[in-house]
Amino acid sequence: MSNQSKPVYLKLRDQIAAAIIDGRYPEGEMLPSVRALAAEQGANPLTVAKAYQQFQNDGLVEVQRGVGMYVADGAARVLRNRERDAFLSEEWPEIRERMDRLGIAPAELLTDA
Amino acid sequence: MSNQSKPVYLKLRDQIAAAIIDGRYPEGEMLPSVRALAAEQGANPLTVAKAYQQFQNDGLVEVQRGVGMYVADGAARVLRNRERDAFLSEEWPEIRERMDRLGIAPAELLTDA
DNA sequence: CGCGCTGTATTATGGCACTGAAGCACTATT
DNA sequence: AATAGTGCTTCAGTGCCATAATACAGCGCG
Repeated sequence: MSNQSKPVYLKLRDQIAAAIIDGRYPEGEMLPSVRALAAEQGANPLTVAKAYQQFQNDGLVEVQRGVGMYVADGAARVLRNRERDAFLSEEWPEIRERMDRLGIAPAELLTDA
Repeated sequence: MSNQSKPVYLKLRDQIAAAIIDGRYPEGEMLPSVRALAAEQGANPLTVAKAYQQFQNDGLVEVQRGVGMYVADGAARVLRNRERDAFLSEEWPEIRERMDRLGIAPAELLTDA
C-alpha cells in the first residue's frame, strides 16, 4: 500500500525515518551522502536531497556543509512519537472503520506474532 | 490518510464501494447518475465517470446506455470479499509492521467495540 | 595549495496523472 | 417528432514528479 505508486522522495523519506527509529542510522552518526544513497537506490541525487530536506527543516538531522549530515540527538524519539500520534489520530480510525465494514474480527489479526 | 491528498476519483470509488457494501446502494437499484453525483460532491462529471469505470470493468455494475447504471447481483458480496482479502494480505502486514516500529500494542486498540 | 569529498542552487526537459469543457450517442417519455 | 435524461468520447490544460547537466560553496587531508 505504501510502496506502490507513491512519489520516490516520499518513499525514501519513510524509509529513512524507519531506519532512524530502528537505530539503523544511530544518533550522532553520519547519514549516507546524497550521492551515495542515490546510487544505492538507483535514484537521482536531487530526489534524495528532497527526501533529506524535510528532516533538516525539523531539526532531526544536522548539516555540516562540506562534511555530511548527522542524525540529531533525540531524533529517534521525536520521530517515533510524532508518527505514533499521527497514526493513532488519523490512520487508525479509518482502518478500524474499514475492518468493521469488511467484517474482520480483531481476534484473527493477533494470531501471528 | 485516505481523505487528504488522494485523487478525487479514487476517493469517490472507495466511497461508492462502501455504499454498495453497506447496502445504501442496494443491488438491482439504479446508481446516482454521473451528473447528479458530480453535482452533489462538487466534482466534475468526468471524474465521477472515471470512478464508476472500474466497477463496470469488473461487472459489478451494469450499464444501460441512455438509462443509467445498476448495481449487479452479488456485487456487495464480491466487493466485500475482495476488499477483505486485499486488506488482510496487503495492508494489514504493513500496518502491523508500523505498529511494531512505533511501539503500539495491537491488543489495546482492538479491545473497544 | 590541490584534490576529493560533502551539500546546494539553477535551469531545462520529459512524462504522467488529474481535472476540466464541449459535444456525441443512446433511451425513455411525452 | 420533440425533449430531457442517461453514459461516453475527444481535445485540451494544468501541475507534480523525476531526471539531467552544470555550476557553486564548504570542509578535510596530503
